[in-house]
Amino acid sequence: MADHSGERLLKHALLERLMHYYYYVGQRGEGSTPDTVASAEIARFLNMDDTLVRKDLAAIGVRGYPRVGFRTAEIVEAIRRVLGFNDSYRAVIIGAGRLGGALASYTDFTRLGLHIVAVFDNDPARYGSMVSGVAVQPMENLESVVAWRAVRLAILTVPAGPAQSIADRLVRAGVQAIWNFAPTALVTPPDTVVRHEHIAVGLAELSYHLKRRQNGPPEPRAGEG
Amino acid sequence: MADHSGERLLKHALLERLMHYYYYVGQRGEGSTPDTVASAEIARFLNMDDTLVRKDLAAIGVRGYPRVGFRTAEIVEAIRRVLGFNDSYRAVIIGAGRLGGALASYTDFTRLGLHIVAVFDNDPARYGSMVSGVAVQPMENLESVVAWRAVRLAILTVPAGPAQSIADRLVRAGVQAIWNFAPTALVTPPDTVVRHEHIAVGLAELSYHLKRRQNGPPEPRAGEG
DNA sequence: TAGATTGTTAATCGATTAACAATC
DNA sequence: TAGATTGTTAATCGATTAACAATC
Repeated sequence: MADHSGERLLKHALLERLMHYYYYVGQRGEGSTPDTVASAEIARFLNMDDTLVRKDLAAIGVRGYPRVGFRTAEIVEAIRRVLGFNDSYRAVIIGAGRLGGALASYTDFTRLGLHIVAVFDNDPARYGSMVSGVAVQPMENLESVVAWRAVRLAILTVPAGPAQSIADRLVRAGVQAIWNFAPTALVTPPDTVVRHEHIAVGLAELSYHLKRRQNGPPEPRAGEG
Repeated sequence: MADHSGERLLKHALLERLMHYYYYVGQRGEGSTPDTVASAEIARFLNMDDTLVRKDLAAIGVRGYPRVGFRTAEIVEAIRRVLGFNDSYRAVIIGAGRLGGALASYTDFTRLGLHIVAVFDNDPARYGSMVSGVAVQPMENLESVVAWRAVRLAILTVPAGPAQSIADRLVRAGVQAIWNFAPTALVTPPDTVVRHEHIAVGLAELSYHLKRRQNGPPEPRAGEG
């Protein structure tokens, strides 16, 4: 596969936009819609400028057709290639609580190349119980499973307290990336990719807007009372 | 409370940074650390420029003390005020599945001003079961609860299919903001605040970095094999 | 005081948008 | 062909950073 490895790192914001294109174009293609889409249509839906859509698609090697638009299949395939959805990764979940269970049963993961091969917990009452087709295992098995199954990603859904020490174990065991849902920052070596999913950040924005609405006449025109 | 309502809308990115300051400063204050903090310390932790920290704090009215730094209590209080954490909002959760349950029991919400007053589901088997101290109710009750308890925020943790029609009901019932965890876009009136929590976006970034690591010599220096 | 740290203006950088030529 | 849409360069805009004066 001629993947020119000299490509430079794509920016976070671009990756995020690509994901939005991916979902819009993918969902749109479900009916009997045309198999091409104009950059302006994507832009309208995502509330952005159409030039940026074209630039982004050009950046990942997708060429459009003047007068026609972009072939949806080419967009989808290019994004899958760039984001790595065509490759397959094994992952484990640490923490068989409600959030861990919810993530374990998120069916989209498989389509995105992610395969949950094990779920761990430190509560013996949970050992052996099935979470989305996988039996919950004790934490002692962590290192051996990571090594034997060449697990590259760990999804951390434990409380803040034990999160750091589990992260240390994961790194030592050879995990390359951690998706951290624990409400605490993790210290890891620079070559470990960590993404901290900070749920309260989303709430902050909603709270801010609710407050504005309550306090003043925030919008230019008053609207209904 | 002299809240000058002419303030202009703060940018999304700023709100996000404020939330990070809030967590860093709040957590830092737990021990017997000094009650002041330098912008450079915050910046170092968050891997950003200290000038930006000072700019951001100035933007929300926090003044530092030359040679001393910023008082942590002032930072925390200002962010709480700006983001609306000192006000109290009632919220409901639609969907008593694993994700709904996980969110219902997220204890930080209370400290951020959010109070879950009801959980709804369309599965009769779940009616009456307790989720974090609240009994699950049938969907029919949605409108009356929203109206009677003046609910302003709804947290949507249902499958993509019913999400839009539930959102329509919520808007008609008077909800002002929707926190959407359903994997689908929602169409709502412009004065309804919607935040779409797109879990797969996080995975996209991790997947991208895992792929890079696998394929090429991505980092400038090779490191250990 | 001297010096550490803030506050603010100016410079830089990067990202977005506008303009328009190229294309089928 | 005429015209719709892409592709790309140039202009604009905004956000970040650098520089340095102000302060206690």
